[in-house]
Amino acid sequence: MVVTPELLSFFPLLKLLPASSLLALVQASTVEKFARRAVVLNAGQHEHNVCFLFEGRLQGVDFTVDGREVGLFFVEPGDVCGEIALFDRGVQPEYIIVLSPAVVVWVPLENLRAAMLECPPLVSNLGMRLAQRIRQLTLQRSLLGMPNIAQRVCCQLWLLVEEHEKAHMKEGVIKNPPTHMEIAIMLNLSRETVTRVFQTLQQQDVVRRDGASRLQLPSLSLLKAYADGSREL
Amino acid sequence: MVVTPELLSFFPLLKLLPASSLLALVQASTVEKFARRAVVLNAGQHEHNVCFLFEGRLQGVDFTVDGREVGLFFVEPGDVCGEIALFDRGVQPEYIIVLSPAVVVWVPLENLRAAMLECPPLVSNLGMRLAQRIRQLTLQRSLLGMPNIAQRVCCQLWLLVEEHEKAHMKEGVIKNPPTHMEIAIMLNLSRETVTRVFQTLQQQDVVRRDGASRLQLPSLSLLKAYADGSREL
DNA sequence: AAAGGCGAGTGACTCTGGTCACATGCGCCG
DNA sequence: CGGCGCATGTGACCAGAGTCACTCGCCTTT
Repeated sequence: MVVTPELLSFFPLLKLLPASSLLALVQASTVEKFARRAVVLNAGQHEHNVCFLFEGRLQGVDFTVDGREVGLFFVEPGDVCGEIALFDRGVQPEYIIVLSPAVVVWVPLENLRAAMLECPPLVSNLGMRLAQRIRQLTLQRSLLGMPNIAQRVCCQLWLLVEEHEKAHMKEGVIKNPPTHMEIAIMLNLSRETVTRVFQTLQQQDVVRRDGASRLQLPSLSLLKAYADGSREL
Repeated sequence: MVVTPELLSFFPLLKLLPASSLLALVQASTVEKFARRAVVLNAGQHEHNVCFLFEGRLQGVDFTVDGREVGLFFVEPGDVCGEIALFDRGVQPEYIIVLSPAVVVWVPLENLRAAMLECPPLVSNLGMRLAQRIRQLTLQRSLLGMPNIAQRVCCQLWLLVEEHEKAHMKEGVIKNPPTHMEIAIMLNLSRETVTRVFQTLQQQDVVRRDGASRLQLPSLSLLKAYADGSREL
């Protein structure tokens, strides 16, 4: 696949750029495909490209000194990662790995940085992204403080529900739900513990499996009650 | 106390501003004193001021849904907090509370935002701050993944050592060390557990108390070994 | 069809870290 | 100087989560 202006315009962030800057980036950008489990960005490295996800699904993870995996966030098509270095040219804070086979567009860091400095809306948008990321990290951190395990899992599930579904509080659905293992590493739990919580939730009909790629949530209000602790498993 | 240009120039961030902008901010800014345990910024609120710490010590904390406290980071004199809203006018992500009696300079959010938009170096510096914050949050998160408790405490201590002291790896010192309770909430532990780890560390002469405001670390290399898991307690 | 990998489900055992309930020590302030 | 508040120190107890060692079912690959 070859990089075209249309391809770059797929990304909301790059749409903010004037046509001339966009064209300049097209020249320098490349496309790459990744298989499941591949490493897209390396923690601790000075990456020379910003990663735009076109297709597939990525995850930000970290590893503790003793080799244990720590889940941080998911990346969906249209999202960016590795953009932090645009601000401080620092090292990549976490690993980005592939959950489902991915197509990535690489835009060289320095080119994008140059374009950004001449495009205030882009700076502003990226600033908002970082701000959002900090909020998300803070929230995730507060999840880990919860002593009740089941509550932790329910909160995480609640976070995965689309905003507009939360509004009317009836049933919801999580597309491409994370595996038990993936939830476990995000919540500092063992995979078995997550499985056991899911078993209980299924008995209460709070969650229902619907093939591998969908998780039904028949009663959002019940899920919410477990999540905020007003009800216990 | 009254706000003067000299006072604002105490803060590295504001020193980047041209004199004219600084003068405009002086008019709008105020000073406030806070007692220990006071709440300076409220999570979830749209704060109308950015907080510059002149004196004392603050901490960013969050609370889980069940009321448990979660420690996030410390704020030292010269630092800023509540600056995230400059980028997206969003709500404050965490509470900022007072650890030791503090003097705070309030700069109205919108005034600073206006000044920032006309001063690229300030945008750049703030962007670097956010980036740094994300790195710090990610690192802190990875600490929580460690199954070995003592290691977690040692890593946290290691993070509190000054960079230049880490370099020669001899003895180090932590000024104004956090209390056991404060360490506990940062690491998702109980206060008693932290005390017990400290007891063991003191027996090994890895840490030594030196009054309330100093913590001696006679052997940084040993601390490092415990922190990276190459040695176990 | 066989084989292999992977996600999920389950039981038994272990043991760590939270909780509770104290004691101690220190500094501050009226 | 006495008393209070706060940080620290310590032991006993035990619930709850991790670990291990499986099985089962569903895919993709050979």
